[in-house]
Amino acid sequence: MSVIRGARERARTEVTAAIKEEARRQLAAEGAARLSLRAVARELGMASSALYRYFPSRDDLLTALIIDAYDAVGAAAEEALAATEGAAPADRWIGVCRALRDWAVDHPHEYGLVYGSPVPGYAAPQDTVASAARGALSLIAVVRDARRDGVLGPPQGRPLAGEVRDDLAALGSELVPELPVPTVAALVAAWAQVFGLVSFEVFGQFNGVVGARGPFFDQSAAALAAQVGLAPADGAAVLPAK
Amino acid sequence: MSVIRGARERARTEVTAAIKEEARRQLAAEGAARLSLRAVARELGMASSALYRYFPSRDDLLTALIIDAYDAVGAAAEEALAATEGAAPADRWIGVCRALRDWAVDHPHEYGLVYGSPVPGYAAPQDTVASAARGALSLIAVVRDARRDGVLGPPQGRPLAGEVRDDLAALGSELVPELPVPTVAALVAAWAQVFGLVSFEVFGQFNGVVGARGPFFDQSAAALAAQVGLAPADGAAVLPAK
DNA sequence: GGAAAAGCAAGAGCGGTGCTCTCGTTGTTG
DNA sequence: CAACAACGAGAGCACCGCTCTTGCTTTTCC
Repeated sequence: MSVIRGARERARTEVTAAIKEEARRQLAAEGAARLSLRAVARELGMASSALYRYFPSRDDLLTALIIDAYDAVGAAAEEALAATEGAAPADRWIGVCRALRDWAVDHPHEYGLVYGSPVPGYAAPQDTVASAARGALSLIAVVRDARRDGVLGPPQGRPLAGEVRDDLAALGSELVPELPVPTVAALVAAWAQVFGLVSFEVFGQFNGVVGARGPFFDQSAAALAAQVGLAPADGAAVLPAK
Repeated sequence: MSVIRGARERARTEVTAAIKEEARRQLAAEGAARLSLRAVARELGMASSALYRYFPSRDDLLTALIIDAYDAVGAAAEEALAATEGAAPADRWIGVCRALRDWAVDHPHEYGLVYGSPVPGYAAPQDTVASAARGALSLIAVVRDARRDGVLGPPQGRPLAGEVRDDLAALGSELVPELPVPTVAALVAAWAQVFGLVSFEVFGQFNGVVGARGPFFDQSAAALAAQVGLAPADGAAVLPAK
């Protein structure tokens, strides 16, 4: 499977990687809108037409970058998840949120590619979904571990309306059957809300509004943790910075 | 000021409006990335070069559309604000959130233009800010009215960290001095979180995850209302749909 | 009123883009 | 070794944003 058979196959994977690397460089520098196939080919010293042997269209290149970005942000979240193993659930939640946010701040254009407005004609539905789920799964894991350890409280908020309850019961039963339905609802909402906070920061909506972005994000993430039923550690007065 | 003086001036405003109208049509149909000056000019039966008399560049046209979109979403929010005058604060909050969300669902590409990844080279900083604030101001107004009527409770969440407190105290004192600082903090966070929910729905992140989007949004908006200190109406068991 | 000035539309053109097609070349395989 | 498939490069198409020049019309000023 992973054995590289001939020189041709080896070259192909190398060139493909080089193209993605250069494209990611341009994406980070100029944004998705300014990413140009010809410029990538030029930088790599090859004819632009040759590039189509590797990616059939610009959108396919972008899709590859989208998948990579999803994987990168997912990996950052998973790393934070592993690093906080054994810590208080609320702190783990904040840690994973922090990892998502820090990655987004460090890679604004790649973040915009995946969590901003979808650039191509609503392309790439299926290929990306597995990678896209990784970030969310880390948040879920925090809650699931808390439940396993018996430290998961009830989520805040009013009782669920019937339609919402049925809908999320179906989702929960196939994804996290051990979690109560209201927790699933709060979790999905918190998931979206975390990225609302991140997007506003990365996309500049907080310009001139919020100055201390990092502490503010931690504060909000802590509130979201409480909302899904992760009680804050009673000892600590305030969550430790950084 | 608003008197149209000559035929020339009148023609100019009409042509400008026609350009924006056609551009908005293409934006809604194809998205910002596919919006083409030449196509707009073609559709209007004029030379593409003539269009530059009205908008010095494509980015300027986009900026104009951005301002219009901000105004449209702001108007929708203000309308909901006015329509719920006198209702319970939590219901007003939900109503305004609903208006924002409904507008976004109805105008996904325009929504993406303003709340998605910033398309041009981070352009349009100052011109847009007044229009951009309108949506947020409606949310603020709900809370301010609740405070005025003495029905504003304390926000949920832990005490604010010092840095966040100082930061938002400065913001609050110049914007809504009558609100307590923790309320301002919760409000700003809720503001971003509302758009997180909307963005996930509009940008397709909820595909295959949440089915009953409308009720789910209402449920989440209600939780956010509680978070900023707007107690739900005790009488109603569940918020009335639509 | 008539001349000067300013605004406007249209065309040609420049450099850039995504993408296709063709044509030699080269590595792979029966 | 020969047939074949993959590959790189070049030319070219249609489109793009944008500029410049050329005439024409409206406004402005003496």
